Amino acid sequence: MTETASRPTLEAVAARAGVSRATASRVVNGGDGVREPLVERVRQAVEELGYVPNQAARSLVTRRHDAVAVVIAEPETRVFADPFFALQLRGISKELTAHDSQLVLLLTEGRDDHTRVGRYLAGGHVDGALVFSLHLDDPLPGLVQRAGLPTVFGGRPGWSDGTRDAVYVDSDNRGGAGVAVRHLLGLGRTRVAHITGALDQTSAVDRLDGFREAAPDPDPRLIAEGDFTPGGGERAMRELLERRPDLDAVFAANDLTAAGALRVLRECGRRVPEDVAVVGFDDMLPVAEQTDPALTTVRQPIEEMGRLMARLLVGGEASSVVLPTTLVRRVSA
Amino acid sequence: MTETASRPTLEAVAARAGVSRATASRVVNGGDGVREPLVERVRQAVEELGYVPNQAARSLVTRRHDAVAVVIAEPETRVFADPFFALQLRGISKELTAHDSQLVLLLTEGRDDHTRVGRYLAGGHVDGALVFSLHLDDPLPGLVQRAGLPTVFGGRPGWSDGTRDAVYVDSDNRGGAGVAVRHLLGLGRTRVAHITGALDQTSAVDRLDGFREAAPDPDPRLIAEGDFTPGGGERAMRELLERRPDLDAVFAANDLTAAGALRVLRECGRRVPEDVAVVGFDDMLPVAEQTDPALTTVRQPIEEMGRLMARLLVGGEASSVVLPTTLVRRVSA
DNA sequence: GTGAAAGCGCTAACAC
DNA sequence: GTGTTAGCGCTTTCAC
Repeated sequence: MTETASRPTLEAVAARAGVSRATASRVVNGGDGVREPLVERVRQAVEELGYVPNQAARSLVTRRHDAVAVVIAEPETRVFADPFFALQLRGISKELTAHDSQLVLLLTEGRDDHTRVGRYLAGGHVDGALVFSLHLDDPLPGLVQRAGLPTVFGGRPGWSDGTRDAVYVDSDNRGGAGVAVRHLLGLGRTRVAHITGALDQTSAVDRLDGFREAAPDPDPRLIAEGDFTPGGGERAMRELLERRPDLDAVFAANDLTAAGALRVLRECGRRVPEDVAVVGFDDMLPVAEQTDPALTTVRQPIEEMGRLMARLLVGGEASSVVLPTTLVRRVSA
Repeated sequence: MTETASRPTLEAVAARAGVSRATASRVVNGGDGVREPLVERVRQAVEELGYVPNQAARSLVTRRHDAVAVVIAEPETRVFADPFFALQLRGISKELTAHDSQLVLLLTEGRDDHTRVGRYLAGGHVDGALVFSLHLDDPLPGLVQRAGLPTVFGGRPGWSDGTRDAVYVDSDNRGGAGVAVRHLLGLGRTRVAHITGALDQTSAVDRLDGFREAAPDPDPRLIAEGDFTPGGGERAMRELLERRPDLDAVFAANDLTAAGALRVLRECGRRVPEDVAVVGFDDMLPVAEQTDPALTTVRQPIEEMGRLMARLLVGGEASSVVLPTTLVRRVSA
């Protein structure tokens, strides 16, 4: 990378305005307690020189960075394919912007990335971290803890290193799954199947637990493992149809999974919801409304969760939050 | 945000190892020219104290940051809905990782964000910037130029501020469009329509130019404006069918647009490719292979473009690159 | 090879 | 109110 042209310092601004560095600094930082004419002269000097404060120097003394890291423990492909992240990020982004804080997105793809990300977090670039989509045994919680960074997790972290008194924002996955199953029961279905999410994530495990608790038929053949993607939903649906061709309802761990399941059901000539009723989880509009038929799903307030995470972080809150879910009825069940 | 626990300094490491700060610094930075026993002692002290260098202090003197900003001038929603960004980011990410540089993603949603992002870029957090998805009149090029940051653009920037001798990586949009149209002509089609991308982006304009140059029928009613999204593709396709019901081929500005167009064609009972042949642009596998029928499209090497951008930036190259495109035949044309 | 010392650009006491 | 001064934690000459 070619050398960055050396930029004017506060010293230069002060000289040009005929004041001390301290006064120049005061003006740059709001100008309280500086007399108007001086403020004006400094402002002008800043303008003329195109001065921008050097953040490294500033952070060195203030220990603040006005930046928050969002760490997503997924390969880019999944992050960008799943509107879930988009929505959550949008919530975070809005809240941080309101606090004049910069969002810095860090993606970790492989093991090597962890040390790099760890270095970045510990290196004093950000004031805190929002960590998402943890998998079991993820080294990330340990990393941020060692970095000594205030952290809020998106979703209840598993009991890996350093998450004992972690602050997190989650939705009521277990309860939501129960609502979904009971809705299907209320429709008169008795052979309710479940396609799980990636079972190395607590959200998937919690939904599975909620399903088991409410399901009428404990036959393990009614449970197939998915991975929160449409492809995983397709595979799992095929498995289920093979193992229990008599199933009359499916609760999918998320909307993307449900979309995949719907495709397979149609392909196999099963009518939805007449033959098989389907319920998803998330209520991601771009997905749930576009499926054919439109998806009945358990809504979790995704954007709100993101916003809340950011608020807890910048507010220095110390307690986790679990948000309620609601059933959104459309056509599929 | 709660106060970050104060972390050990190089001073502490030096004291514990019984050496000077200078020697400790040398070891931390590779250890050249320090005798083995000392290296070992310092390494151990680092380990025991859990020392991590303070990047702000380091940058202050070295003026390096080992971080590169990726700026995307789109609202999060689009960024995350479009696999195009995902692929490009993956290429960038791989290349930067190889150079031990951290990727910092900055999203700009509204006008206000521009000043915040500008401050971040000018504030000395990163060694360079990769800027994407520029719109005409975008203030971003001006911002990065004023920030004095080495920059590589993704896609040819429009002639707004400060892009005169910009370095960019683009694919041969114009040529690719020509190939698409000539392929359709080769299939015997004579009434070829075009759904454009967002015309405030050069990629869309260039593809439109390529289309015009090669199209057999210059009727303006055969051109409808889209916006690179499936929804835009649907709207444009409806328009086209209404204006020129006799059309027998469509060249869509990207695969997402083509997907929307295909949906409308099916809905209107036109068979693809028998009645209407369709060609897309991008060759994004998750889209092109999933459409029904599978999409014939102009392939651009998206991930490779990302990788190349990163390489040009860290390598300090001064010249732009335009990559060739190729036609990928599937079923739709 | 190793240490002492200067200084990166800035803020925050503390004097005046 | 404004200026003077002392660092923030680090790298990097420059002596030794």
